[in-house]
Amino acid sequence: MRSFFLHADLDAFYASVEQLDHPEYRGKPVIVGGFPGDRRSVVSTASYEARVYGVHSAMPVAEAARLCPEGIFLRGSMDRYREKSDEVMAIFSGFSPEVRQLSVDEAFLDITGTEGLFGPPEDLAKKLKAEVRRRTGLTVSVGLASNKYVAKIASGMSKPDGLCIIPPGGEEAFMLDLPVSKIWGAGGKTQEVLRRHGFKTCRDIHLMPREKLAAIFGQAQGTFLFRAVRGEAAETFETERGSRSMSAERTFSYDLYDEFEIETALLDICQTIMFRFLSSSWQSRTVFVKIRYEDFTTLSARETQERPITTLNELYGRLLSLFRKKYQAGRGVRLIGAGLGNLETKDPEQGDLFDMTSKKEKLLEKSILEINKKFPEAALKRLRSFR
DNA sequence: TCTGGGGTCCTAGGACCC
DNA sequence: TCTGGGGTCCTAGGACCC
Repeated sequence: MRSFFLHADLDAFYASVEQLDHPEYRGKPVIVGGFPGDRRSVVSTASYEARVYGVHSAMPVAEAARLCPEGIFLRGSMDRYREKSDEVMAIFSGFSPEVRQLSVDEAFLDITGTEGLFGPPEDLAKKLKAEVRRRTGLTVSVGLASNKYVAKIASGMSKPDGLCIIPPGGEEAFMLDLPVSKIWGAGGKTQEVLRRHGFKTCRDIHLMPREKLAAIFGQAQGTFLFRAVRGEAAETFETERGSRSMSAERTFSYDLYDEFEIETALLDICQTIMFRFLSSSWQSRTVFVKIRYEDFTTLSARETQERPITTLNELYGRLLSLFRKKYQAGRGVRLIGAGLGNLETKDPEQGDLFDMTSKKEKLLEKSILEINKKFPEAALKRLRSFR
């Protein structure tokens, strides 16, 4: 049977949810990411009305405010977006048993062999779009192709509310005329190298032998580009993900120079991570810390130990010693981050091996963290004074 | 207008073992 | 006598994604 994939991508997702929840925002430029006065905020999503002004994702909010002074600026609410996302994903599940969610606003559906139920892929796509709109009020752009990679690029071709079908066998022809900026997996750095070498369209890359591409871009990236312009799926998009991590970070409005202040922020981050971690079913022996200095140089350190992390105290203790190894006093710190790596499924035997008290301790800690979430200032002070 | 936050994957090199 | 090769685990940094 011939494989067929659908990529579905919600249009201007966060902004659309806001316009749905606030009818007075409809038809107006909505910019989610922060308020104009927020230092160091960037745009997460701009509604199509805002994009007309040149506002786009990843742009500093301050710049967006300059380009679009009449814009409606919002900080956004992830909980609400996740709620809406879940509704949409549930609808997707009605069209295929194989749904692979890529992020909060997009997913791949393997629709191979669904003709009997929904008709040809184009009919299925139309039904899916209509169903999403009817039940959630959101529009979704859809790409259809014989592999995920091309389906993903196709869904971006006719946004918003798009539907783009690449007939089987037409993948390569579809890719050839695209500008290199459309290549999914070639970001800022690669785009710069492409530009320097005079590559403008995928056809320019297509003319190059694989070895030549490898010489310019390195073995892995060269091979990736060689295959991408031929409309071939890269394995990385097919395999299930292995390792996982859980992290949190904070960029400060103003650079911090005081070590105590930075370490307090680190403690705050630890609480955020630990709360999420204790609610999950993961265990981890690896912690990492990340420091970004005023000049944007970023360094990180990680450490794996024998025993899995079980308490906030342990996590903070390990992170603090890593932090102190890396931190250079006197340099302004603009960001501090931390996390747990190599997440593995919990090993029940191991858990019992370490004392029963750890279970009680965990429960106690979880409820404390829950309370702390409600009164962050008081909690931080209290914790700090213990150390 | 300086550049968020939460992730994944890749690479190169070191440590250690056989 | 200073010396091979393969496997595994780990770390730091960087590219990329939404």
